[in-house]
Order: sequence, then structure tokens, then C-alpha cells
Amino acid sequence: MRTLSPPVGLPALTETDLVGQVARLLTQAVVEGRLAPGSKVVEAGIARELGVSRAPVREAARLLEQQGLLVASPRRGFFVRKFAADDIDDIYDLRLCVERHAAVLAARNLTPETRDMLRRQIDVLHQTADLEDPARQVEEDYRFHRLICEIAANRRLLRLFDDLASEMRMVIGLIGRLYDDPHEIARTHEPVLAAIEQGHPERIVAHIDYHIGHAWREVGKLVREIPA
Amino acid sequence: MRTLSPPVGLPALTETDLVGQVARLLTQAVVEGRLAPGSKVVEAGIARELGVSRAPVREAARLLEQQGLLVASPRRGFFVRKFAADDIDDIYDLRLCVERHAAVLAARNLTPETRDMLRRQIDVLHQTADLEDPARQVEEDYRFHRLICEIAANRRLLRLFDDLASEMRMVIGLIGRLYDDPHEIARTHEPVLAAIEQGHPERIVAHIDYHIGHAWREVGKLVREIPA
DNA sequence: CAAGACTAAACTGTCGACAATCGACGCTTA
DNA sequence: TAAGCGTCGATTGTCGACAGTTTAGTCTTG
Repeated sequence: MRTLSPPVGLPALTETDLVGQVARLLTQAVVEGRLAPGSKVVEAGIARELGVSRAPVREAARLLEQQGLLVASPRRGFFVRKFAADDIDDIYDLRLCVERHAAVLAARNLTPETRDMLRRQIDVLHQTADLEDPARQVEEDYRFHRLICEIAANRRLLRLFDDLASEMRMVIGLIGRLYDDPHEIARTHEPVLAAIEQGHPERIVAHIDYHIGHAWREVGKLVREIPA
Repeated sequence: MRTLSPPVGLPALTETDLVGQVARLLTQAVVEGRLAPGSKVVEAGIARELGVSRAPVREAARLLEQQGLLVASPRRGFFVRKFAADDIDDIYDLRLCVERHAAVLAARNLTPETRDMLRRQIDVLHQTADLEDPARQVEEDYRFHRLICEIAANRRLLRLFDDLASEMRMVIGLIGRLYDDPHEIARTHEPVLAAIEQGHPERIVAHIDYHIGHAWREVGKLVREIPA
């Protein structure tokens, strides 16, 4: 007989997840550029600064390494990843591949509810455009694209998108600011949603290509301007 | 003036890369099914068995977690990942997405040399088919597909393929044996190479779809037969 | 006899310590 | 004077230990 009270949707509390916290803080420091690309990440230094021992810091660093934010050099330590123009191309090329696929799947799974979520996120993008907050703008932009991946309903694909997003955030972070006209950016999401609603795979791919290709060219241009 | 002795082609030695070694051994144990899906991976046990302390084992386990072979549950430890039918679909769906893209890129970059490498790998597949060694057959199969990703010349994409491959190896491992007729499998690679040589994106995608779709259906069928 | 309380063993998360290694700086020598 | 060799502080790789939590097993009780 079942005597346990039914689940109420409470989040499992982790209490002590030092590794996760350290990873989050390190990620922030990296994408915000407080840790410059190429610079060394000294375990003991981070540990002391955060008031923890080196063990959790090491594990967190390994996580960021897998995510591509740090690179490990045996017996020399971790370094903040440097992005060359080639890296940008690799990342955006893969992003294109992933989001094309996600968009086609999303179109297949689209329901009135998910359609509205996308619609609303575009509204948010327009609203955010008025705020002078580039970081926020970038976040809401990703949220739209992430939504597409969520609707695609492939966990593995969603995780890949998140990994790529953290790399892209880092690139964007080191560029500084990206958007000339946030409203323009917000508008360019409209045809993507329209294509997904209509549902023709080729049309979807074409609009995704155009939208992401635009970002790719912009970011590529700006990165090439930076001395590296 | 340059007085350093010129490079002699010596391989960089890692000497002490316990984490890497442990990760490799753990991976083997997982894909070979010696660690059953769902079973707990006790840090101290692994450490004792390997004659090392828990620290490297923990870091290795985190690596495998990121690769999707283990799942971590806070304060309860690591467990060997269980695959549901949905997971298979997610993985193969993503694989399809990735390899379509890789094949199109590979066609664009194809040179006589890389063409011959692919050709030779198909020969190897045929030779391996005579040996009664399913594991080897699977490895050589992956090697062909990995070659395509290498020729595509996108590092990020290659890493993704490797991650997916380790997940697929695990799935294959728990199925037991996959191939009814290894020669048949070897033959089905021919049209893929042919399509890449010809270079029409649509034809390439079609053949990749057929080839991988075949594996997907086979694996999916077998996994659904297993009680899980 | 099953649900819950209690207890002991096992395990994880974290820490501080120590040896091995790396990188920078100054010293030697041709 | 610059290449090459020691030397020394800084840093990583690894370990053993300890506290707090989870789990399995036993006991109690309605």
C-alpha cells in the first residue's frame, strides 16, 4: 500500500554542490572576460579566492574543459581557451547543422502551445531591444534558439546546443558588444518562426541558414578585427 | 642563431596521466558490459582495484559523465547509464544530422588522397568481415565514418562524432552482437563513398540517410527486444 | 505482518599535505 | 654575448583522512 504523500514538484536540493557552483562562477568569469583568453587558471588561486580546497576546483575545471572553455595541458595546468578565426567557423558551422535539424524537428512537433512560446519569446526580444543591455539581449536571443531545440524533443541535441552556446557566449564576450540594431535582430527571428509554422523543410532550412549565417558573418568579421 | 637540436619526431610523453588511464579503463569496462547498466560505480572500489586514490577516479568519472556513459547523482555516486529506446533514437537522430553534414563537407574537401583513404577503409571492412570478430568489425565501421568527419575538417564536429561513437559503442556492447552479414554491411558503404565522390549534396544525404537509417532500425529493433 | 523507527556500515564530498614537475632567473662558458 | 646549465619558488598530481550523508539491515509497534 502506498502511504507516501504524492510529489509536489519541489526541486531536489543539493545543498553542497561545490563543483557545480565553482563551475558556474568560473564560467561567468570566462565568458565575461575577467579571465582573459590564454591566461592561466591557477587552481590554488581560485580555491583560495573561493574559500574551498583545490579538489572541487579541479573537477570544475575539467568540466569546463569538456565544454571547451578551458584547455588542459598536462602538468602545466588549465588555460582559458583562445579562439582563432577557424574555431569560430567550426562552431558556427556546427551550430548551423544542429539548428537546421532542430528547426525541422520542431516544425514536426509544433503545437499551438509551443508556437505561442516562440511567438512570446520574439516579443521579449523586441522588448529587450529597448533596454540598453547587450548581455540580456544575447541571452534572450539564445533562449529563442534554445526553445526550438527543446521543441525538437531530442535531449542529446539540446545538450549539444547548450555546449555550443557556452562557447558562443565566450566568443561574444570577448568581442564586447555585438548588436548594432537590436530591433533589427529581433525582426530577423520572425521569418524563422514563420517558416517553422509553414513546415516546408527546405524553407525552414533556408531561413535558418540566412538567420544564423548573418550572425556567423557578423561575429566572424568582428573576431578578425581583433588582434587575437 | 638557432642552437636547439632540431625536432626528431619524438612523441610527447604523458608519464603520469592517471585520470586518462582510469577513464580509458572505465570506458572499456562500461562498453564491454562488465559494469552493467544501472549499476553503481563505487569510487573507492575502482580506486582500490587500480591501486590509486579516489581523486583521479572521481575526475575520470566526471569525464565519462560528460560523455554520457555515466550519470551522477549528488551524494549517491555515479551509475552506469541506462539506455531507453528513446535514448537510442536521440543518439541516432543526432548522428544522422552530424554525418549528413560531415559527408557534404567531406565531398567539398575531397582530394585524391582522402578519397583513397576512404576506399582503403572499405577494403579493410571487407577483409575484417572474414574474421569472426564483431568488436573489430564495429571498430572498423566507425573508423570509416570517422574518416568522413576528419575529411570534413571541423574539429568541433569530429569531437562530437567521437562522443556519439562512445555512446553508440556502449549501446552495441549491451546488445551483444550486431551484424548478421558483415560482408553485406561492408558493401553498404560503397554507395556512400560513391555519392561523396560524385558530390551532389542531395544524393550524399540520401545515401547517408539510407546507410545510417539501416543501422538505426537494426539497433532499435534489437534494443527493444532486450527487457531493459 | 507491514509501516515506520532505529542502528551500523558504506560511501561521498571535501580538505590539507607531500612529492614531482615546471618555469623563470641568474650563472657559466665557449 | 648568447646558448646552455643549475637553482629555486610556484604549481600540479596524487594521496590519506575525516565529517556528514546515504543505504541496508534490524527492531519495534499498531
